[in-house]
Amino acid sequence: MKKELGYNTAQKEKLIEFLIKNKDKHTSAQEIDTYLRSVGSPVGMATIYRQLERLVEAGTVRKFIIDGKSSACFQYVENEKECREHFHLKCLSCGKLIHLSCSRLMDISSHISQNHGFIIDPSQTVFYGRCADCAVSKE
Amino acid sequence: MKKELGYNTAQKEKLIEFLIKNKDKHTSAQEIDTYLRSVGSPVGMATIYRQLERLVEAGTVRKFIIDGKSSACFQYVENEKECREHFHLKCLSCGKLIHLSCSRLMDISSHISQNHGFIIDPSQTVFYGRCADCAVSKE
DNA sequence: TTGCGTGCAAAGGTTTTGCATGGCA
DNA sequence: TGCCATGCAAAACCTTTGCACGCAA
Repeated sequence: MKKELGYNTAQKEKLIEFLIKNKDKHTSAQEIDTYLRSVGSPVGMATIYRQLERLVEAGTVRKFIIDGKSSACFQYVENEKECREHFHLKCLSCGKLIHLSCSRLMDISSHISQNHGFIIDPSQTVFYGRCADCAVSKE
Repeated sequence: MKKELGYNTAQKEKLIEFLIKNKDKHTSAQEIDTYLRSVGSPVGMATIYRQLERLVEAGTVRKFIIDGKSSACFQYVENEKECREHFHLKCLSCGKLIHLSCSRLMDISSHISQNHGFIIDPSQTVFYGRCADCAVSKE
């Protein structure tokens, strides 16, 4: 766990515990609710959203909005600092999050910065598409 | 205009007219509604969504889901192929959305595809960062 | 005339907000 | 004790759907 903000409550603890356990995939507020309910520690949706909101703001959790999904997805971020130095690819099929450190991407970054005057923030940018596995099994 | 599907109705005509006029930017269903209403040719939201849906399906219009936006954005596609190579930059400070067609960006796509086995979907991908104006005034 | 397209209203689902209560520090 | 966090319910949003009517072809 990282930055400790606010109070430590049982609800918050359970929520973060779940997010960490599922850090390899994204989950919706609904799924979180279902899980917490299933383990006998139900947390109100309002609280779930409020906690997620602050976690996202703190950089502890990442929020994804994906076409085809009616709801947002959340995913725990292990090492925030490290994640500032590379880009992310997110598979729209399986939800896998790939961390990609590639010099070519950094080149593009500086190219856009120099030729288009736009400074890309890698920590906020996500490339959406299909990973190798899902590209094969097509859709 | 391209593929002609279904009936030609006044509503459909107005809607497409607006989309074409604003092909350089994204618009939400809400904005379309507001515009049509302002010019005295109101079209029900249901119809707007239904028309957009089929236009998207026909490839005439592109749908974008952007993080931070709760609603979808739509944009008329002049040349479908061209738009495959068209990425978006969104300024985190002022919210400006920049449409960038740059050969260097095409390169990234193919590079990532070839070397990392990941197929990027430009219609879902948005680069976040700071535009020239905001980078200067360093928010 | 035949159905497709439209509008209205209602339904659906997700996320946010107001307010009183309860718990952390 | 003083706030902050939670829960519940209601509200706010965005989008979809059902149904009857009107218009395009």
